[in-house]
Amino acid sequence: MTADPQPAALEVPRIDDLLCFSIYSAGLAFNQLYRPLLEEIGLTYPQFLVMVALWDRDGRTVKELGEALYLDSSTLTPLLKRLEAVGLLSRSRNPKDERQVLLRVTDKGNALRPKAAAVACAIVDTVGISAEAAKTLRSGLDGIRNKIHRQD
Amino acid sequence: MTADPQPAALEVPRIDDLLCFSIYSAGLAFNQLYRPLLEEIGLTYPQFLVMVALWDRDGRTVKELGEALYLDSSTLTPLLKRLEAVGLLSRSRNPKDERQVLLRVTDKGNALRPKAAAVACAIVDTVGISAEAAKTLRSGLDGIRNKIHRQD
DNA sequence: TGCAAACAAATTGCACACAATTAATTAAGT
DNA sequence: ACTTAATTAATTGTGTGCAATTTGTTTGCA
Repeated sequence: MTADPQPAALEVPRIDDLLCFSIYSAGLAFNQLYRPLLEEIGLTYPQFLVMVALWDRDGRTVKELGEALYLDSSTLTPLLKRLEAVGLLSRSRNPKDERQVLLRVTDKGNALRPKAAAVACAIVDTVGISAEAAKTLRSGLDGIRNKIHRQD
Repeated sequence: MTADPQPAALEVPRIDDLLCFSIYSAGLAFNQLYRPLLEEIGLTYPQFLVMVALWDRDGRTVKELGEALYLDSSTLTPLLKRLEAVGLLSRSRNPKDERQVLLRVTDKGNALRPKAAAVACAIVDTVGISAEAAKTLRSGLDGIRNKIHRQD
């Protein structure tokens, strides 16, 4: 119960003991799992996340979308231009405030929605985790993410 | 207790209900948290992970490193060349099997180790999660990652 | 009103990730 | 031995992420 007279030299943990690596490699794995399924409906994984966010709430600005996804315009602008180029959404300046760009899902974009739902469903099946376990994981991860972001 | 006569139309979940998004955004957050700290010792976040893996076991091949990090040579080769260019590691063909490239941490690379340990320590402090909670999260995430990879 | 500060997107430059392919080496089968 | 298959890195091309900067618009305040 006494303090170390000679504190152990500061050591780097092993890679498998780093929580950040578990998150990093699980993220890569999800990307790899989604990729072939999303390819069939013409989306990348980040594009899928953008569409999911817009299906939930249409007509957002780039800034609002970025706040939902934790991405900024330098990432979103080119991605959104690609989605516009394939006709899944429209980008137009807000007449009320020309600084903003409003994002609207097109009919073609909405037509993709059930197919995206099927992909999400297939992912859940493959990962094979219970709803409770997923919720527990999510709340732990969201807590970490929020703590990091609150500290700038 | 009867099956839905008209099953609900397949719907896309909200973005915040997707486990994959919690993992995705937590991964981005860690990257953003590490970036300024690692910048001071001249590393990116993936480069840090590579060095951590090599500090644990030196003299690995590119393939072995890739198996540890779940990355392939098309990602690792340019990254390793950058680390070699700044003198943190050496890349040399294995004389016993010229197909392989052996990775060895240089003295300069080993000199970085305590500084990297300090960064890892600072991250743990900022995230402020207990060792138990971190272990629980890790095992859940590693389980998902391993399940995905076992299914190709 | 006029003008600096604030704000929203877009642009630029760099570093991952990854599929697909290529190049070089080794292993294996006849 | 010789040819083919398998293995390991490297290369190519596309799409993110992000810091730093730029462009265009709006707000605030003297």
